[in-house]
Amino acid sequence: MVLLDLLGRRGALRIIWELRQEALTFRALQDAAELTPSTLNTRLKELRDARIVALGEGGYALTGQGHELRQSLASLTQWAEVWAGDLQ
Amino acid sequence: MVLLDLLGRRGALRIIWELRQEALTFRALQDAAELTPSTLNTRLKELRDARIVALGEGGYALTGQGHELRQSLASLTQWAEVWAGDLQ
DNA sequence: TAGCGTGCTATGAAAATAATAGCAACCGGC
DNA sequence: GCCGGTTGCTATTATTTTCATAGCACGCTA
Repeated sequence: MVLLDLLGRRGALRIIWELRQEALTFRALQDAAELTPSTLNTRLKELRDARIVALGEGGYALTGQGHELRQSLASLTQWAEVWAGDLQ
Repeated sequence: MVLLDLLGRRGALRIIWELRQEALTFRALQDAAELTPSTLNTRLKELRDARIVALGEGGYALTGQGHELRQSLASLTQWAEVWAGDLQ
């Protein structure tokens, strides 16, 4: 599972999550995902190589594939809400 | 997204993935997830606190919630196969 | 009692990440 | 022209995480 290794790096899932609605600039994404610029940059390189994220006009955004991935995560985040509640 | 932070640590997603079918002993899980014992142990502590994984008779296994989470990941891994093919 | 498998800890080295400052390029206004 | 602001991003040092490896304590079973 190559994807699980890619997403199992600090911030990767979070970045995709933060880009779910709109494109964000490097700095905005850094604030949103709570990452240091160097970490964010290496993570972005990996996600760009994987064709999940791309740098466009308004900043960084999910690609077509990225949005598909994000939708695959929808049921997970939905589950997460129930889970977080149950955990107290 | 607390869950995304939890799953965004090295090996967390992989552990859940490896436990999808059957319970695994500490050592078997270590081999499967390609983790060092200390890392595996800290990750297991986190996942046990989160009630996603539990230590039972046959070794470590997903809890009820853990299986729900794993099912939420199903569409993701399904997507991952297409994605891995497209990436060449 | 001697071996084997279990979960797990300890130690030192290597790698990843954090925290922070700052560079170079671009832009709009003046 | 040039000043201030924003952009993506790099550099540097300290801290944290992870790796690699050895080994301990316990419960079996023969």
